[in-house]
Amino acid sequence: MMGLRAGMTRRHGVDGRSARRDATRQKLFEATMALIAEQGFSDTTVDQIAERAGVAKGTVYYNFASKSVLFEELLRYGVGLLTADFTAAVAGLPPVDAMAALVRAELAFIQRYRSFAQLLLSEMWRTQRDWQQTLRLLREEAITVIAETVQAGVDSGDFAADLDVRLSASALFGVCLVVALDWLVFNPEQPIEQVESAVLAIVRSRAAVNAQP
Amino acid sequence: MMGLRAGMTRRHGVDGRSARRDATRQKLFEATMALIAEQGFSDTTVDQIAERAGVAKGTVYYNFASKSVLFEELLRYGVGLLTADFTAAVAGLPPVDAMAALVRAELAFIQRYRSFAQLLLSEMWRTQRDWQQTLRLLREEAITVIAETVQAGVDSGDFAADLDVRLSASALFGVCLVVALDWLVFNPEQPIEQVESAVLAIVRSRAAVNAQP
DNA sequence: GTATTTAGACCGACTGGTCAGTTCAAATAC
DNA sequence: GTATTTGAACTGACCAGTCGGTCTAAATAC
Repeated sequence: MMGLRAGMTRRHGVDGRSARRDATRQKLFEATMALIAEQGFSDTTVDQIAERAGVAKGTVYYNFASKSVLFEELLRYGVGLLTADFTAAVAGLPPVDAMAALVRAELAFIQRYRSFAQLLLSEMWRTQRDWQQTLRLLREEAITVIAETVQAGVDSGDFAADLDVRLSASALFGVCLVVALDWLVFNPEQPIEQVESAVLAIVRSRAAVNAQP
Repeated sequence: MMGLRAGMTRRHGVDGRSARRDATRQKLFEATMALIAEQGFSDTTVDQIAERAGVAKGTVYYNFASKSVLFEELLRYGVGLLTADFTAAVAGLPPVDAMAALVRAELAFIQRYRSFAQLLLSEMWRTQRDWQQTLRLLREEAITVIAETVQAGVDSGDFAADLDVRLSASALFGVCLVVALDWLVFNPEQPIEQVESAVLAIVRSRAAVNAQP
């Protein structure tokens, strides 16, 4: 089935996947993301996914072993995008600026991939799912980038030394998710700057207060 | 809790419900809450609900018109408890103390009814569900209590005048949900006081900073 | 007091429909 | 000429909702 060997020609990707196939997978990711955010995993049928992606049902199963494998790969894909954004955002910045950059990056990501953010929040604390383990690992991955920034701030003295780094990092991650979704779902007309500065105000004031012994 | 109504002269309550039936409904609420939090609405079967509640499937349909009606009434029931807690918590307190009381009340509620909190968060931003409208209204109800407290603080000069009351209220509501679930799911051994003070630190510092022009 | 009635409450086997997953021959890109 | 996509048919499991039947206890009759 996965017939191509790596390094055959330039047309094919490292996994032996053609650009054409990658495009199909991309379409399937987008469609799945949107549908699952709207309806949840179980209420989303493979027929719907195929239809929204503009692809035949057989194609879904040509590209993914099963519905839940499709979802698991989607999780990897989405969180991969997010951590890439995070890493790029903080590159070379001092802690305080990096913090603001992280918030900006997360809000921007959520605005761009709102469906994904929505499904992340829905599944985040769910237990007893087959992909639960995957999601937990991926979450760690994203939060680790934030935690490293917080840690750097603590080390440099910009943040309070007694700060619970892990708790702060995951709180920041979660707060952005909640506030951003609230904004997009209930107050879409509100400008992003307002939301951004609101979140930053919380983070900044906290850091400032904590930093002054 | 949804106790029996006072003033039962005959063997039946005012709307024709017996104590026996109320007990059954209560069991069904608890079972549904737990199962939906674990698995989500669609993956929870009526058979499972009946089994966990220790009743027959027919009983579910005797007490509720349908699965989604059961869920909708569960939402009302749960949010009712929450808003009651909120209202009781703030009664007679000045704004700053009321704020702390609200956080305490929300955390305590989530600890007690973790399953409900979990399902609230999962369904909060979901669109295209038949109970979507109900959930949105109930959410407003709970947040309004918070918003009134924030407003009182603004009026009394304890909080900054330019504070976005609605946004702050829903942010506070969401932040408690996220932080509390993170705590219960990922760090259950962490003491509640630590979580409580972390949330309060954010809120308090923010108010303090904003209150000093 | 005991028997009978009554209706609310509950039971659980059954039905009808839905959907994930499979398969494949034919068509179309590359 | 191979990789990929198509579309449709099929199946087997699963599940919401139904319905005739049973149970329970209060109320009334005897």
